[in-house]
Amino acid sequence: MVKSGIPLAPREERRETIMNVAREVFFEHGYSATSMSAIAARLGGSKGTLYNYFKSKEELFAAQVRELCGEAADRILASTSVGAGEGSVIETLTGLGERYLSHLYSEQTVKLFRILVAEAQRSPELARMFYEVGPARGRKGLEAYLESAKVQGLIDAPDCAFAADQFLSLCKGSAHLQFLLNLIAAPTREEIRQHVERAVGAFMTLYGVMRP
Amino acid sequence: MVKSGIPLAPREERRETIMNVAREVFFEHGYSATSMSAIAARLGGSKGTLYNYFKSKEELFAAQVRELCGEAADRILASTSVGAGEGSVIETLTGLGERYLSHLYSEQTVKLFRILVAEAQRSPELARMFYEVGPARGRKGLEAYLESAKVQGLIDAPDCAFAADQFLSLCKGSAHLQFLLNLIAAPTREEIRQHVERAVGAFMTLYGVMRP
Amino acid sequence: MVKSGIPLAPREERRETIMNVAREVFFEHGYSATSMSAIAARLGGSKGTLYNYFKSKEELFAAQVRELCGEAADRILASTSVGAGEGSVIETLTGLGERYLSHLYSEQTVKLFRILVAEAQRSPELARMFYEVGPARGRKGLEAYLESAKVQGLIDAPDCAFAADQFLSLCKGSAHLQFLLNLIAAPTREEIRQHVERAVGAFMTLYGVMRP
Amino acid sequence: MVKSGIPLAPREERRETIMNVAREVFFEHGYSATSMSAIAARLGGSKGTLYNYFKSKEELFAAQVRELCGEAADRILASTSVGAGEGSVIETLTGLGERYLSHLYSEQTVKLFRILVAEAQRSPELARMFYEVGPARGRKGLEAYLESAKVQGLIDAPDCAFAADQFLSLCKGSAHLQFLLNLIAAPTREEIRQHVERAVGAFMTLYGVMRP
DNA sequence: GATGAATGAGGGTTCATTCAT
DNA sequence: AATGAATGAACCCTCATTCAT
Repeated sequence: MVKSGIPLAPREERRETIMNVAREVFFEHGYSATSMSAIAARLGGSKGTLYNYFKSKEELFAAQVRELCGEAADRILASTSVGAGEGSVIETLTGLGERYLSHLYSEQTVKLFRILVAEAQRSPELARMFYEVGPARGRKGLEAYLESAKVQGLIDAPDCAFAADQFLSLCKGSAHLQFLLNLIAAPTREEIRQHVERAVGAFMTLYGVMRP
Repeated sequence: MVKSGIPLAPREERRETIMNVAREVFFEHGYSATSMSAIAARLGGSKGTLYNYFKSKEELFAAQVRELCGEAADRILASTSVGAGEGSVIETLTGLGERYLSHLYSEQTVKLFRILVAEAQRSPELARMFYEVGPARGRKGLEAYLESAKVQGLIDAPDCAFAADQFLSLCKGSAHLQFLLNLIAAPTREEIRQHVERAVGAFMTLYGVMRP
Repeated sequence: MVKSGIPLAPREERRETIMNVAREVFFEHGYSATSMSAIAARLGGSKGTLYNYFKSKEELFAAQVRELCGEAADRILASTSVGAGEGSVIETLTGLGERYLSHLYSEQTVKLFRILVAEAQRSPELARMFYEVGPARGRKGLEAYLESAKVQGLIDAPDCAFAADQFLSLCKGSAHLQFLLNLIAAPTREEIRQHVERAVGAFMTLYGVMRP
Repeated sequence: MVKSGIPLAPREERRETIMNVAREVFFEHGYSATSMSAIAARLGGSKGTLYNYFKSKEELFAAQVRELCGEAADRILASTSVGAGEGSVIETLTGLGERYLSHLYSEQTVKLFRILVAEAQRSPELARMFYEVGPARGRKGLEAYLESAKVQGLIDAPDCAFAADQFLSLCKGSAHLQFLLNLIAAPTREEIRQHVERAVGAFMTLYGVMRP
């Protein structure tokens, strides 16, 4: 993410501008209700120009997904590599859970997600791509972490993939549905903290190792 | 659902037919991918006729949601009223979980849900109506049941609302996301059974009462 | 071909009008250089209307091919069914050859053919359709006739398919290439007659039965 | 074909490169299906460069035809000068026929021909140039050969021009139409051989001299 | 009330061409 | 001389909607 002072190559800069403008419009109107004309108009350029940078509307949107979700998964998984001592498992999971929910409850994420759900019937390829670069990577990362924690004797889970799934489900909870449906505002930092705390608590009850 | 013997006025009858045909098409293709032409074609009538009954595509769809949201969640909650003995809690939760997932993984449900999510930004009223009549009622019903089980000493949960939430989250798991995104087929009856079994197991580990 | 006084259903009439207008434009500019807009403009209607009658540009053109070539093959083959006595073979082939060349040297035919050749690379389906409804049917019809003449002992050809091919090739000659390339005008009726006479002569030399 | 050691002026050299690349692309996709972008891409240069050398797509193509039509038909006529004994006529015609069909069924030839036919309406000059340098010369060469064979008493043809025409028509047959329409692949060497054999057979039946 | 032909704006996309660098 | 980003008109096609019958 070179965005600071460093001047981008003009081409990269233009591409970045298009991405941003397109994101705005996509998020305002959804995927199919957004026309390339609309994007070009807001950009102040011609439709042809868009096609010089992205070979189709779908690819332009796919780039958004990649940009928004690819990094998110990395960020969320940060610091799941090392980890020693049970306390460390709790801390790791807590940190991960908080980053996960912060991401889930961001406006950008939910808007993107709505669009993907809306288009899932028509173009599952987009949905698949999103799933692979986002949720799937996240879940696999967590699974790997749990596996290593298990080897170290920090937790006792027969099926780490399933345990990872359970942890994420517990974190997500049902409030997310209401947020997705635009019925409630995003929870505060503190609410997130509390919710994650309870999820981690439940998880440790299920899989924590008893100390003699 | 007035459909029995009572003869509808011809106009009402025709309207009903249109509603049914339109529902089919909406569920097959989603909202924006459904064209009035397609509905008219399946109806065997002309587009002009549609516009005699519904003044726009949007109104036709709104009528669908109004009709469909008037039904649902009672089925899932069936038999959460009584319940005696711990075994019975397990059975009750198992039955409820299986009905819940069967509902969640039906084509009708996911299609309606996709459309609602898609339109959530534009028309949150529809989403709210759906949420109140569906998910909210379900969660409250389960909470009430857990509360009564707690009173009977069958479970030990400090916060039944939260516990209800956790149970439903554990049931749902992450597979539902993939289904929602049209990436996987609905799980079989047996897969649902197994998943619910594990969710109930986890729940009982968290909140079950130890027998001496 | 109801075209005489009998009034067509309005829909059929409109369709006929579109066909005629489209034919004009196709013949003027070729297939790909003809736009649906241009046809609609000359028609005095809207593009949408065209698509109410023909589901694509390709189909509109295909209809032209079917109309222009389907009948031609029938006309050319007329009177190849019966045939008794050697003299009759000569007469039959002569008639057929003259009708064949008249068709080949008509402006409509050559224009259509030029378009088909031009588009052969891009859309061989059109070319195939043309070939099936036109040349292929003609050749098969002639083959069938020769077969029957052979059975009656009127000619002596080991391979009637090949003989049919040869007869048509001899009729066509190389002048057709020049006509196709727009280098010469169409031959007159008399020139055609002479050319066919020579072709029939050659054919009878090759396959005629010697009378004792 | 100045290509040998002689160093071209850099500008000429570049022009030559563009010509070659463009020819490739034109022959692959036809005239209108070829875009300047495609040529520039294959060239590894920019579209702007193309326009520095040729002021339009049309001019670039015209240059191709001019260059290509300056070559061809001599090959086919090779060895029609001498010839003694009837066997020799058969051999000569067989060789000529095979070379003729090999040429006719080459990808290069058919692609150029398709383009010329397509453009015949618009620019008959190109077509004329092609015809004079190609088919016309071929036919005249064969006529001259037949004339000399007639003088030597090797064949007995009242009209050698017409006989030449017939021979070429018999060679071409109707398969060529299908090839032109892109409906069949080019015949193999062996198929060509057989077809020519039959054409020569027919020709000798028509014009061969009976030996006592 | 039902029809279905007609509309025309708009969809995504392509491409020959231009022009500042 | 070479570039390649930008253009904008034109492409085929779709569709919600209207209206005369």
